[in-house]
Amino acid sequence: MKVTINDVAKLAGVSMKTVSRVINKEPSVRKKTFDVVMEAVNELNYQPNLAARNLAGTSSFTIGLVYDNPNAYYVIDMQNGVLSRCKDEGYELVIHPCSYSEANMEHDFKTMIKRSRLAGLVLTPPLSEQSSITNLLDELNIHYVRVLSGRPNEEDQDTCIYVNDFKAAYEITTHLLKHGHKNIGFICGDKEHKSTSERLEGYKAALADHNTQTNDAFIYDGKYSFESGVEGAQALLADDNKLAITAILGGNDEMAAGALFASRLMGIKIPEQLSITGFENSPFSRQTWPKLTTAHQENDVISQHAARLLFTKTRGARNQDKDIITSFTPSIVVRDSSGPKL
Amino acid sequence: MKVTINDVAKLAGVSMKTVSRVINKEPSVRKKTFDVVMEAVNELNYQPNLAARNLAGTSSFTIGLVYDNPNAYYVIDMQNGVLSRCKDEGYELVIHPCSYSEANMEHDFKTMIKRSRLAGLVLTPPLSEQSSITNLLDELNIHYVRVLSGRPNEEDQDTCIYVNDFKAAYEITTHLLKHGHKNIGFICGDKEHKSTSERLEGYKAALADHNTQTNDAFIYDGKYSFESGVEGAQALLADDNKLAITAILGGNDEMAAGALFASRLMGIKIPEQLSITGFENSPFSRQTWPKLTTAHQENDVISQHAARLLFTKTRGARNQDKDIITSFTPSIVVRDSSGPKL
DNA sequence: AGTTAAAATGACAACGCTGTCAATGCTCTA
DNA sequence: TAGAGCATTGACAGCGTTGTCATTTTAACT
Repeated sequence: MKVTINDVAKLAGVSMKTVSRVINKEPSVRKKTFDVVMEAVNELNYQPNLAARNLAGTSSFTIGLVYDNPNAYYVIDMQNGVLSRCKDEGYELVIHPCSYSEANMEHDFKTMIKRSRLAGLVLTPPLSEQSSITNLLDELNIHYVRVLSGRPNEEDQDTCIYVNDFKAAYEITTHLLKHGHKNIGFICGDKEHKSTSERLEGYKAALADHNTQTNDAFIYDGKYSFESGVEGAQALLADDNKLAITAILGGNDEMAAGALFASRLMGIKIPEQLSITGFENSPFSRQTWPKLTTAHQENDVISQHAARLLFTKTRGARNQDKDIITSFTPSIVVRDSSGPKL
Repeated sequence: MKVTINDVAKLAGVSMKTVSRVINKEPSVRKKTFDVVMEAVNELNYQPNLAARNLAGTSSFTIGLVYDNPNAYYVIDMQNGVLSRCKDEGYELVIHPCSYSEANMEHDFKTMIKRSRLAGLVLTPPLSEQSSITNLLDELNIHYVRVLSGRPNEEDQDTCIYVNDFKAAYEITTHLLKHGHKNIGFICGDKEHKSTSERLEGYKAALADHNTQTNDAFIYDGKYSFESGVEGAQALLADDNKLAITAILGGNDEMAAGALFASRLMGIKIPEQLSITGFENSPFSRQTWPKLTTAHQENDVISQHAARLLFTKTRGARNQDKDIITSFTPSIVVRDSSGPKL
């Protein structure tokens, strides 16, 4: 029933160690030997035992995914991407949700790492932005790859995957400007998130490049939540507000949906009286009425590349993977919540 | 740096094996010895190595979570529940998303099981309803716990966690009936899902108990998707339809949101002209306008109990867990999308 | 106190693989 | 064709636990 490396070795007529070399794709194995072994592997349908590999080897076949993000769609996408690579490469994935506020996070972290010696970690925002965490990992000498909001070509080229929120926000703002909107509101996400400042700067840069004044009264500090989107729109559109805003950029889809909700309460017609845009293209940007114009982030692809980048590090120089993309720019998806200024 | 069972043994002045007994909570260890060992464990902050335990032991410390469900909120909740128990009990979780249509699912499954000898599996709907899967697992002699839509006290009392959708649908329908609605539409989910028939039967039972006629024309076959909710509402409310429907039960929140969307397109006011209810209480039932009346399923708690049930099986008789709840009934949450018939 | 059974503990192999290092096979040169 | 030198392969120990079984300690009796 249970097939071990020994069974394969016997069938192939080689030593255990040679089989090990084959399944680990080590160089110095003669082509012919390789084929013989692979044939035996297939015939017996052999699957190397992960626990044994983790125990015996110097580097393990387990990586971790760490997140602190209330957005289920985001987490699932990231997870699926990493998972699919793990499956392909024979790795195991340990999921570690945590909240940064947890006082015992560091301890938690160490425990996880001790329990299953990890080959590395994929860090997603906002945790990936926390230097206390990366310091801790550096100290523990653990490989990691960070998915970050930001523009490429900064420091750690080979430890980071960048999502160019700046550019995406620039483009979505430009989209609005081209439709004749001048007074464009912006509902920010959490101040602590890098994506918030990147998106805000992209918005400001677009305004500047189109000779449009930035007005601080157009900017509302939200929290990436539906409720803060509601409040943001109410604040920006308040009666006694002479701002004459004709478009609102939501920092993410959830806040844009909140803004939509608030507009409805105020009897404002979308997109005739007000254009609203989101960010992220999560499923519910298609489930609002009207459907949201937004910026599409391909999170599953992003996280796949993050996993690949991590694997190249843990495997050292043997089997390099050269086609890794380390910079992504969300692309604009125009739907029904935005339109020309009337 | 790395603390092993030997270090603990040395510090505590006992043998390796005794430490093993203590961390596995085996009986026959003297109280005094137990304390001494635990002290050493704490002092050294010892964490047993999972790979070694999995390799050496007859039963492993890894369980799997299998799902085939496009609903991110559901999956995350289930996952978090299982994860939190795993953390408490020192288990590791392997996530296995799959789609039932995948031809090679069986092979996939076997591969996963070979790679990391699993102590057991938590199956979530709709996979948990597939007898081909449970048969496969029985064959492979793998423990599993199923989360199922259904009424308690059926067969496998100790392998299943039931979610009483029947009762919840009965109650939500009753809620509508008490508000004077007679012509109540129902948008079903996927026919293949057990939850669909359970909810439908609950709806029918409530109607019957309130002397209200069931009309097949009130029932629309949807797909648990937003789009099918849109189509369902359009069909049920079509102009040439003399049904005079004043309320619609969505089979889940997503379809209810779709129905809401369709109503808006048709210029129907909610809840004045039409009451709409959902099912599941996912976050976006709070993010529609108006907010959805729905049935709240505590998925994280449900999955925690599923994990606990699984652990009692894998651990055999030693450390039984007696407070496991195996039957849950979603509770009605009344919000703004439902109201009295005018 | 002496015997016996039961409870508590320990010694050691084994789990399935990888790392190390030694042994063998092969190619190329002179 | 011998020898050097590199490419390929193999023998064996060891990773950190748990299972088995032997041994010691304790408790419970005469």
